[in-house]
Amino acid sequence: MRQIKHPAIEQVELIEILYALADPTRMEIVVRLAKAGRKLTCGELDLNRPKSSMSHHFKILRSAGLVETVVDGTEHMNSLRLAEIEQKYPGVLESVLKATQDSAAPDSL
Amino acid sequence: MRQIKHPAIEQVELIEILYALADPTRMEIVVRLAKAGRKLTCGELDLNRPKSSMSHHFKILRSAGLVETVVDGTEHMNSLRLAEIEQKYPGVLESVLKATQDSAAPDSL
DNA sequence: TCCAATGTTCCAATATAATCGAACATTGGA
DNA sequence: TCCAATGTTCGATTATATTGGAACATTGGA
Repeated sequence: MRQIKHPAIEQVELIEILYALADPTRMEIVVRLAKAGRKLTCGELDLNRPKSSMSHHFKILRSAGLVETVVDGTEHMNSLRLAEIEQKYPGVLESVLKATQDSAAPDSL
Repeated sequence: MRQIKHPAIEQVELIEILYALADPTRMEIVVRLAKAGRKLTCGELDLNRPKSSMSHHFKILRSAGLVETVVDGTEHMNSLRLAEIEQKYPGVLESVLKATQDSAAPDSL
Protein backbone atom coordinates (compact mmCIF):
# COMPACT_ATOMS: atom_id res chain seq x y z
CA MET A 1 0.00 0.00 0.00
CA ARG A 2 1.69 3.09 -1.27
CA GLN A 3 -0.79 5.73 -0.20
CA ILE A 4 -4.10 5.60 1.59
CA LYS A 5 -7.47 6.19 -0.07
CA HIS A 6 -9.76 8.95 1.12
CA PRO A 7 -13.26 9.91 0.10
CA ALA A 8 -13.59 12.89 -2.20
CA ILE A 9 -15.13 15.86 -0.45
CA GLU A 10 -18.24 15.43 -2.61
CA GLN A 11 -19.05 12.15 -0.94
CA VAL A 12 -18.39 13.28 2.59
CA GLU A 13 -21.63 13.07 4.55
CA LEU A 14 -22.51 15.38 7.39
CA ILE A 15 -23.91 12.62 9.53
CA GLU A 16 -20.70 10.64 9.17
CA ILE A 17 -18.73 13.63 10.38
CA LEU A 18 -21.00 13.99 13.39
CA TYR A 19 -20.75 10.29 14.11
CA ALA A 20 -16.97 10.35 13.89
CA LEU A 21 -16.82 13.31 16.28
CA ALA A 22 -19.24 11.74 18.75
CA ASP A 23 -16.54 9.64 20.38
CA PRO A 24 -14.15 10.96 23.01
CA THR A 25 -11.05 9.32 21.57
CA ARG A 26 -11.72 10.53 18.07
CA MET A 27 -12.70 13.99 19.24
CA GLU A 28 -9.42 14.17 21.10
CA ILE A 29 -7.52 13.20 17.97
CA VAL A 30 -9.32 15.85 15.95
CA VAL A 31 -8.74 18.51 18.58
CA ARG A 32 -5.04 17.73 18.78
CA LEU A 33 -4.66 17.79 15.04
CA ALA A 34 -6.40 21.15 14.95
CA LYS A 35 -4.23 22.56 17.71
CA ALA A 36 -1.04 21.22 16.16
CA GLY A 37 -1.79 22.83 12.84
CA ARG A 38 0.64 20.43 11.21
CA LYS A 39 0.73 16.81 10.23
CA LEU A 40 1.16 14.45 13.15
CA THR A 41 2.03 10.79 13.25
CA CYS A 42 -0.22 8.36 15.09
CA GLY A 43 2.59 8.01 17.59
CA GLU A 44 2.66 11.71 18.36
CA LEU A 45 -1.04 11.51 19.05
CA ASP A 46 -0.54 8.87 21.66
CA LEU A 47 -3.61 8.50 23.80
CA ASN A 48 -2.38 5.53 25.81
CA ARG A 49 -4.23 3.03 23.71
CA PRO A 50 -3.12 0.00 21.74
CA LYS A 51 -2.07 0.55 18.18
CA SER A 52 -4.97 -1.47 16.85
CA SER A 53 -7.48 0.71 18.66
CA MET A 54 -5.92 3.88 17.38
CA SER A 55 -5.83 2.46 13.89
CA HIS A 56 -9.52 1.66 14.16
CA HIS A 57 -10.38 5.23 15.12
CA PHE A 58 -8.20 6.68 12.39
CA LYS A 59 -9.96 4.48 9.89
CA ILE A 60 -13.30 5.95 10.93
CA LEU A 61 -11.95 9.50 10.89
CA ARG A 62 -10.61 8.92 7.39
CA SER A 63 -13.75 7.33 6.03
CA ALA A 64 -15.78 10.20 7.45
CA GLY A 65 -13.53 12.57 5.54
CA LEU A 66 -12.20 14.34 8.62
CA VAL A 67 -8.62 13.17 8.48
CA GLU A 68 -6.16 12.77 5.66
CA THR A 69 -3.23 10.43 6.04
CA VAL A 70 -0.17 10.40 3.86
CA VAL A 71 2.41 7.69 4.11
CA ASP A 72 5.95 8.91 4.72
CA GLY A 73 8.36 6.07 5.07
CA THR A 74 7.19 3.93 7.94
CA GLU A 75 5.21 6.78 9.41
CA HIS A 76 1.69 7.94 8.63
CA MET A 77 1.26 11.67 8.73
CA ASN A 78 -2.23 12.82 9.66
CA SER A 79 -3.92 16.14 9.14
CA LEU A 80 -7.41 17.58 9.40
CA ARG A 81 -9.30 18.28 6.18
CA LEU A 82 -10.48 21.50 7.74
CA ALA A 83 -10.58 23.76 4.68
CA GLU A 84 -12.46 21.27 2.53
CA ILE A 85 -15.00 20.54 5.21
CA GLU A 86 -15.46 24.21 5.97
CA GLN A 87 -16.22 24.83 2.34
CA LYS A 88 -18.78 22.06 2.12
CA TYR A 89 -20.28 22.45 5.59
CA PRO A 90 -19.47 25.99 6.68
CA GLY A 91 -19.11 26.45 10.39
CA VAL A 92 -19.67 22.87 11.45
CA LEU A 93 -16.14 21.82 12.24
CA GLU A 94 -14.98 25.30 13.22
CA SER A 95 -17.76 25.77 15.75
CA VAL A 96 -17.12 22.36 17.23
CA LEU A 97 -13.42 23.10 17.59
CA LYS A 98 -14.22 26.49 19.04
CA ALA A 99 -16.55 24.89 21.56
CA THR A 100 -13.88 22.48 22.72
CA GLN A 101 -11.43 25.32 23.19
CA ASP A 102 -13.85 27.38 25.23
CA SER A 103 -14.82 24.56 27.55
CA ALA A 104 -11.26 23.33 28.01
CA ALA A 105 -9.88 24.70 31.28
CA PRO A 106 -11.39 28.16 31.28
CA ASP A 107 -10.09 30.78 33.72
CA SER A 108 -12.80 30.14 36.24
CA LEU A 109 -15.03 27.17 36.49
CA MET B 1 -45.55 12.47 35.74
CA ARG B 2 -46.63 16.03 35.47
CA GLN B 3 -43.81 17.48 33.42
CA ILE B 4 -40.64 16.03 32.01
CA LYS B 5 -37.16 16.72 33.35
CA HIS B 6 -34.49 18.22 31.15
CA PRO B 7 -30.83 18.93 31.77
CA ALA B 8 -29.91 22.51 32.54
CA ILE B 9 -27.97 24.09 29.72
CA GLU B 10 -24.90 24.16 31.96
CA GLN B 11 -24.71 20.39 31.95
CA VAL B 12 -25.32 19.93 28.26
CA GLU B 13 -22.23 18.33 26.73
CA LEU B 14 -21.09 18.97 23.19
CA ILE B 15 -20.26 15.35 22.56
CA GLU B 16 -23.75 14.30 23.62
CA ILE B 17 -25.22 16.73 21.14
CA LEU B 18 -23.04 15.33 18.38
CA TYR B 19 -23.94 11.80 19.35
CA ALA B 20 -27.64 12.60 19.36
CA LEU B 21 -27.39 14.17 15.91
CA ALA B 22 -25.37 11.31 14.49
CA ASP B 23 -28.43 9.17 13.85
CA PRO B 24 -30.66 9.58 10.80
CA THR B 25 -33.93 9.29 12.69
CA ARG B 26 -32.94 11.80 15.34
CA MET B 27 -31.44 14.15 12.79
CA GLU B 28 -34.72 14.04 10.91
CA ILE B 29 -36.63 14.90 14.08
CA VAL B 30 -34.33 17.83 14.79
CA VAL B 31 -34.56 19.12 11.23
CA ARG B 32 -38.35 18.95 11.26
CA LEU B 33 -38.57 20.72 14.58
CA ALA B 34 -36.28 23.43 13.25
CA LYS B 35 -38.29 23.82 10.07
CA ALA B 36 -41.59 23.86 11.91
CA GLY B 37 -40.44 26.62 14.22
CA ARG B 38 -43.18 25.64 16.65
CA LYS B 39 -43.84 22.90 19.10
CA LEU B 40 -44.78 19.60 17.51
CA THR B 41 -46.25 16.47 19.01
CA CYS B 42 -44.53 13.15 18.51
CA GLY B 43 -47.45 12.20 16.30
CA GLU B 44 -46.93 15.14 13.99
CA LEU B 45 -43.34 14.04 13.60
CA ASP B 46 -44.37 10.64 12.40
CA LEU B 47 -41.50 8.88 10.75
CA ASN B 48 -43.28 5.57 10.19
CA ARG B 49 -41.81 4.00 13.26
CA PRO B 50 -43.34 2.39 16.30
CA LYS B 51 -44.14 4.62 19.23
CA SER B 52 -41.59 2.91 21.41
CA SER B 53 -38.82 3.59 18.92
CA MET B 54 -39.76 7.23 18.64
CA SER B 55 -39.93 7.52 22.38
CA HIS B 56 -36.46 6.05 22.63
CA HIS B 57 -35.04 8.64 20.26
CA PHE B 58 -36.83 11.49 21.98
CA LYS B 59 -35.37 10.37 25.25
CA ILE B 60 -31.89 10.64 23.81
CA LEU B 61 -32.63 14.02 22.23
CA ARG B 62 -33.89 15.28 25.57
CA SER B 63 -31.02 13.96 27.62
CA ALA B 64 -28.59 15.50 25.16
CA GLY B 65 -30.34 18.82 25.74
CA LEU B 66 -31.46 19.24 22.16
CA VAL B 67 -35.18 18.89 22.65
CA GLU B 68 -37.55 20.19 25.26
CA THR B 69 -40.84 18.46 25.83
CA VAL B 70 -43.78 19.90 27.69
CA VAL B 71 -46.79 17.84 28.58
CA ASP B 72 -50.08 19.25 27.36
CA GLY B 73 -52.95 17.00 28.19
CA THR B 74 -52.28 13.66 26.62
CA GLU B 75 -49.90 15.17 24.13
CA HIS B 76 -46.23 15.96 24.42
CA MET B 77 -45.18 19.12 22.70
CA ASN B 78 -41.57 19.13 21.50
CA SER B 79 -39.33 22.00 20.57
CA LEU B 80 -35.67 22.57 19.82
CA ARG B 81 -33.57 24.27 22.48
CA LEU B 82 -31.92 26.23 19.71
CA ALA B 83 -31.33 29.54 21.45
CA GLU B 84 -29.81 28.00 24.55
CA ILE B 85 -27.53 25.73 22.58
CA GLU B 86 -26.50 28.57 20.30
CA GLN B 87 -25.49 30.58 23.31
CA LYS B 88 -23.43 27.80 24.82
CA TYR B 89 -22.04 26.35 21.60
CA PRO B 90 -22.28 29.13 19.03
CA GLY B 91 -22.69 27.96 15.47
CA VAL B 92 -22.80 24.25 16.14
CA LEU B 93 -26.48 23.58 15.75
CA GLU B 94 -27.07 26.40 13.30
CA SER B 95 -24.36 25.24 10.94
CA VAL B 96 -25.62 21.68 11.09
CA LEU B 97 -29.15 22.80 10.29
CA LYS B 98 -27.86 25.01 7.51
CA ALA B 99 -25.93 22.10 6.06
CA THR B 100 -29.01 19.90 5.98
CA GLN B 101 -30.97 22.61 4.20
CA ASP B 102 -28.31 23.11 1.56
CA SER B 103 -27.91 19.43 0.79
CA ALA B 104 -31.66 18.72 0.75
CA ALA B 105 -32.86 18.70 -2.84
CA PRO B 106 -30.77 21.50 -4.31
CA ASP B 107 -31.64 22.96 -7.71
CA SER B 108 -29.09 20.86 -9.53
CA LEU B 109 -27.38 17.78 -8.30
C1' DT C 1 20.05 -9.22 3.83
C1' DC C 2 18.26 -8.69 8.24
C1' DC C 3 15.93 -6.08 11.50
C1' DA C 4 13.54 -2.54 14.05
C1' DA C 5 9.83 0.86 13.58
C1' DT C 6 5.22 2.20 12.28
C1' DG C 7 0.63 1.03 11.34
C1' DT C 8 -2.83 -2.03 9.39
C1' DT C 9 -5.55 -6.16 9.33
C1' DC C 10 -7.63 -10.06 11.43
C1' DC C 11 -10.23 -12.03 14.92
C1' DA C 12 -12.78 -12.83 18.96
C1' DA C 13 -14.71 -10.85 23.06
C1' DT C 14 -17.26 -7.39 25.19
C1' DA C 15 -20.07 -3.38 25.38
C1' DT C 16 -23.37 -0.28 23.68
C1' DA C 17 -27.35 0.94 20.84
C1' DA C 18 -31.52 0.31 17.98
C1' DT C 19 -35.78 -1.98 17.37
C1' DC C 20 -40.41 -2.91 18.54
C1' DG C 21 -44.37 -5.50 20.78
C1' DA C 22 -46.85 -5.44 25.00
C1' DA C 23 -48.06 -3.55 29.24
C1' DC C 24 -48.51 0.60 31.73
C1' DA C 25 -49.50 5.65 33.10
C1' DT C 26 -51.85 9.91 32.45
C1' DT C 27 -55.20 12.85 30.64
C1' DG C 28 -59.54 14.62 28.90
C1' DG C 29 -63.89 13.71 27.24
C1' DA C 30 -68.30 11.01 26.65
C1' DT D 1 -66.91 5.97 35.63
C1' DC D 2 -65.27 4.21 31.49
C1' DC D 3 -62.72 4.70 27.49
C1' DA D 4 -59.86 6.34 23.72
C1' DA D 5 -55.63 8.90 22.77
C1' DT D 6 -50.80 9.90 23.53
C1' DG D 7 -46.45 8.52 25.06
C1' DT D 8 -43.42 6.04 28.31
C1' DT D 9 -41.42 1.94 30.24
C1' DC D 10 -40.14 -2.83 30.16
C1' DG D 11 -37.91 -6.70 28.21
C1' DA D 12 -35.98 -9.39 24.72
C1' DT D 13 -33.79 -9.54 20.31
C1' DT D 14 -30.80 -8.03 16.94
C1' DA D 15 -27.37 -5.05 15.14
C1' DT D 16 -23.42 -2.23 15.48
C1' DA D 17 -19.14 -0.47 17.84
C1' DT D 18 -15.21 -0.71 20.73
C1' DT D 19 -11.33 -3.04 22.43
C1' DG D 20 -6.92 -5.15 22.13
C1' DG D 21 -3.68 -9.15 21.22
C1' DA D 22 -1.31 -11.37 17.48
C1' DA D 23 0.09 -11.71 12.90
C1' DC D 24 1.14 -9.20 8.87
C1' DA D 25 2.92 -5.51 5.48
C1' DT D 26 5.95 -1.85 4.27
C1' DT D 27 9.82 0.99 4.79
C1' DG D 28 14.47 2.59 5.76
C1' DG D 29 18.66 1.82 7.89
C1' DA D 30 22.55 -1.05 9.83
